[in-house]
Amino acid sequence: METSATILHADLDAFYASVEQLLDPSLRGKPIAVGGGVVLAASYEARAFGVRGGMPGRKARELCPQLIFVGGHFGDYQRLGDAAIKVLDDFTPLVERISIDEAFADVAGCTHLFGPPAEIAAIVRRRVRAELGLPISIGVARTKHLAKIASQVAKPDGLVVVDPAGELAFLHDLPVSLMWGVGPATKARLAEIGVETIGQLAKTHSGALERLIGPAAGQKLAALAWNRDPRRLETHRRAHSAGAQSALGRKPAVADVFVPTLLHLADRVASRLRAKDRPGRTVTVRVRFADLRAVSRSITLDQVISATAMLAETAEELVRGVLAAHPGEKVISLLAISVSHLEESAELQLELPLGLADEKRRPGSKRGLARFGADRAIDKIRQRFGKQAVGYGAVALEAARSVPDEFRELAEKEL
DNA sequence: TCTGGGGTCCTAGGACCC
DNA sequence: TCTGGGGTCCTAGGACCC
Repeated sequence: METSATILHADLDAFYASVEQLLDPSLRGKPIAVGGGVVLAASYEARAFGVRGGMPGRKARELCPQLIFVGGHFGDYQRLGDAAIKVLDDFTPLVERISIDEAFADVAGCTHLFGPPAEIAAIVRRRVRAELGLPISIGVARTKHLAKIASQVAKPDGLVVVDPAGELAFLHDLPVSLMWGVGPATKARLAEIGVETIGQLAKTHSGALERLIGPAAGQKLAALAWNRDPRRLETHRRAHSAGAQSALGRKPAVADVFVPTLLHLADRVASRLRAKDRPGRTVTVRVRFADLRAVSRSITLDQVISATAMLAETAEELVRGVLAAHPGEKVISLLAISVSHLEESAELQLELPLGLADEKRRPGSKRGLARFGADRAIDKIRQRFGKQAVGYGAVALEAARSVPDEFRELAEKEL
């Protein structure tokens, strides 16, 4: 077990909002929200009014009438997020990126070059501010969990170092909601038995805890409350599933609506799977009704798929099954497709067997291979001329109305 | 009068096998 | 006729994270 605090958790503050304030100085010091229908990020000035990410735009405006809605510089989000992570890369190769604006780094192996972890963290913060113009908070501790909590405590624009001798003293006064894995539901359950701080959680009988929130979560939280976090940094994480979804507002639950939408979603998912040679076996769809209740259906196939038409048809059958099981639901508000059980990255030869696999599912038909060829042709055109060069007709128009693809891509994980 | 979009992990029951 | 147990896979749903 390490005895010194060498793990950094670096987290850019109010990232999208900070980028917008960087690009347009007239926005600095003002309450701004990135997004429109939904708040994707709020500046600290806006948060002072109670505006939060994920909040409907209308509610945000009610809370803060002078709120300024901005956004859309997706390329800059990606560029600046990458640049911030690169600063960490200058110190150590042990960097685990969590999202566009957040990463862990273990500096145990480079303190002889750059000084103690706290000093490295201070340099990183100075460089990100000087070179990129962005505020970033950093937590330094002996474990990932504690480093992450420390960075949350450090916000905005701060640095918190947790000395190994003072870990539990630091941890136990904090609210349980700061812990990894405690969301609204768990927080409410813990409150039922009077547990509001991490210290109270640590002293809760393990049996009672496991009965309350389940064995896995109970054991995990108990361990974290005593700062026993066995997780190592994972520098090369790959996704285990790939999906796409689209909110529809309120649309009638008819084929004219769900068929073209599913084709568009299947196209997004399948082209990613093909690009990384990671076809998958399990297809899951989600249908959300007017009252926001969601139902899912999945099927695990004998063969992997990555062909757009095949995925679209499979999803269509699943959605028809959902609607048949809920004949009272006449309105849908969201459709989603996800593919899991992904194959490990395959060799080049996969190209032909993949087409043959399609053919195998539909004996006596040439559609499998023909469609496989069409997918490849579309992939190549997009590679050369951009994603918008070729699409699925009317569906492309419909897609333009929802969240821009550039924003979706910011959230995609490496397949 | 629009509640987004990308993921991970856990649970519980049933099917099936040994 | 009833009595037993363990493991794996699949499916549906829920909670959580960024």
